Amino acid sequence: MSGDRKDPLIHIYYTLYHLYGPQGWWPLMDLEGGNPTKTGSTHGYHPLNYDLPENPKQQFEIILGAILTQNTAWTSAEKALWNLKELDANFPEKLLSLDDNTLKEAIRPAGFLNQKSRYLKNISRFFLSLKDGVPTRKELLKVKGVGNETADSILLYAYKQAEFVVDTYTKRIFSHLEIIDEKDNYLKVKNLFEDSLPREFPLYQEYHALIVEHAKRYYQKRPYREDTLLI
DNA sequence: AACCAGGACGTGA
DNA sequence: TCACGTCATGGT
Repeated sequence: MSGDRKDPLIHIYYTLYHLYGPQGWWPLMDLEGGNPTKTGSTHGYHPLNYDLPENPKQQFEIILGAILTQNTAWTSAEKALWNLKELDANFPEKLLSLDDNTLKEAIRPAGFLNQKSRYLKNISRFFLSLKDGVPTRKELLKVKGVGNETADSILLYAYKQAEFVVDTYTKRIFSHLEIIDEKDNYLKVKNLFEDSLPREFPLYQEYHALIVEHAKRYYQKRPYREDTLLI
């Protein structure tokens, strides 16, 4: 890898991958034999299988999870997902048929139930309108409840599009490493990664998941350790 | 007992 | 464009 010295983003990727291995995102409820070493959920991961999701139902589950986990621990979002599954509302027609109160109670563990219940119905209608097509980023952003990160998460993990996902962990780690500035906006950071990395969706999937794993281990509480990774 | 979680939206500079 | 308040619950 001649680019390692030159490009810290690629080098950090290999460092994280060597540390934690393939992550198997996005977790899916119905998969057997998850990886219990994960800091978050204890199941649903599928390391080295980049064929998932394989059907619209799994795609839709990822989309629901992307909304539910907004500013919320994945373990909480997952409880909401299981509740929806118990209601057989893990597909868009049924979810849209739920009355608002039922939906809100189901997703209560994930918090922000008033707005997220609306967001889930919005994205459900959008999903149904798609038929078999892949949505554009711009289309996704028009759905109320889908911002930059959620749009990229949906494209990257539900539709296998090479869109780099930037979250608070990404900003926290890479500003701490002084590779970006804390004040850099979403698109600036996203473009930095995309300009530095090959546009390959498995790489983007792993990189974002590795960032989350690393941040959960070392970037939760301040002060962050100075010797936690590096470079 | 503050603080944080795999953010987004509305508002007013 | 950008900073700020708001939204809710659960874990540490």
